[in-house]
Amino acid sequence: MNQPAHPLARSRGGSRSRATHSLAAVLAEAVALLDEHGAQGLTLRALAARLGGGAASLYWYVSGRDELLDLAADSVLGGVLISVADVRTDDPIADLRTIAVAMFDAIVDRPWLGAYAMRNTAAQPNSLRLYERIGEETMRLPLTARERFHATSAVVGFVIGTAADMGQEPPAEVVSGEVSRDEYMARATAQWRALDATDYPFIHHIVDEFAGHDDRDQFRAGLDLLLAGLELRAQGGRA
Amino acid sequence: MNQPAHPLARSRGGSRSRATHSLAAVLAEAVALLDEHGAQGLTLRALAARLGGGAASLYWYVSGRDELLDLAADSVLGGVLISVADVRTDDPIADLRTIAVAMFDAIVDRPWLGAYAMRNTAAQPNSLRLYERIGEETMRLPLTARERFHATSAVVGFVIGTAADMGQEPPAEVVSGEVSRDEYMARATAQWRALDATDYPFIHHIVDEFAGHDDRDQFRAGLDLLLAGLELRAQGGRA
DNA sequence: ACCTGAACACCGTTCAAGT
DNA sequence: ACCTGAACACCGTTCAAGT
Repeated sequence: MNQPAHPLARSRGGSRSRATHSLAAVLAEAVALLDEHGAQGLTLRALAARLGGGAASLYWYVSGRDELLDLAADSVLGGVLISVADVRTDDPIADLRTIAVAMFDAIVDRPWLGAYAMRNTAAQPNSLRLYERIGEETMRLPLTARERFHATSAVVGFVIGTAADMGQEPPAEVVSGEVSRDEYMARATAQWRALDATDYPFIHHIVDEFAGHDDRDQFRAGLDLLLAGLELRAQGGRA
Repeated sequence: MNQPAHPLARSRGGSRSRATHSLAAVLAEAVALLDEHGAQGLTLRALAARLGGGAASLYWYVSGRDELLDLAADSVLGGVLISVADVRTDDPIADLRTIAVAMFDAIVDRPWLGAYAMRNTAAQPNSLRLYERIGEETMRLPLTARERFHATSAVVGFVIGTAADMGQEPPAEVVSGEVSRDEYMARATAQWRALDATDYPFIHHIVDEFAGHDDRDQFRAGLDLLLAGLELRAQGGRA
């Protein structure tokens, strides 16, 4: 997020000098690697190779692979935080929706993120700030502290959970490129259609919706239910 | 779930004979190992040792570690399915709540489950049946097929996401037992209290709620918001 | 202060061979 | 049909040593 951060700074001598990194460079390269090859593609050796150094040097910046994933996830959420900095209408529910959608968009294309986003606020400063940011929106609603705590956690849980579920690290064949995403979906749909209609009435009832569905629409529909419930609660309604 | 399944069937000769398993025994032992030592504690060698055989023999039952996790997760969800078999009042919303709570309870004490539950219905028959089961409840509500599809996915996403988030594979110190769960929570709370109140008004607003909160209550509160939104929709309301 | 190379103690997976 | 032992190609992490 700052610092010049040019990895592989070779001195001009021609003789190969020591590589030099920075935390920001390490995280940027880690995110790139994660986006390209998924969580299991991020090995310390592969990352070090991209940075032009040895794997052991990474331990200067992070305590291990786990912290690396935590910080990589947090750096992405830092981007979300910036992107929603100016969101502030006079409708807190609408703002909650905007922020949640921004989070969803960041996570859904990064299957690896689901497992590491917002999981360790002590080590993830941007996650903490994002949680605070969402919570502040609830402070504009006439709720008790407890209700605000619950509402904020519910929104965060729904976003992370749904995005992680949808962006699921797909089966190995898809990752390796043997089978395209579309093909994979078509195959799943065919399998659903082949199920016995007496045993699986619901699956048959919605299989066409499933076949033509868009993850983003589906997420928004669920989010709208949650926010409708929250709004009702803020108006003093009970279910 | 069936089959005699006694691993380590030594012949009485005294000479060590070949081990013999069954898929059910493999999965039961895998779940036990996962519950005791988390996802990273499940190694094929450790599992084989518990079963009294070699790691290579596991490949007769599963295609690899990934499928093993998928099937272990699915076997737990099979238990949930059985436990909710008789749930059927005349209020579908109440039944949805009951089923969701049962799922939550099964997942929250098994941090490893979050990442594998319901992720691959093609390979997870019980997950598919549970999805069907939840969907059938929505068929008792006056909604369109699309709304039912969205509602079902929202409930599942919320349950899995929230449970995974809460039951998070905790930091290494906690797994290893160096730090107790209570101590860990107390530390996190203290960190929150130490934050600048001007920068983090929401955190300060809810820190007491956080300190005394119960995960199950928090889940139910969020679920109630979601279901309240769904009920409103079923009554023809819009947010 | 920051980086390296080599070593250590593991992994999942494969395979020819056994029973 | 089902299990084994040994090997292969990796891992994350540590550490003494370098600059």
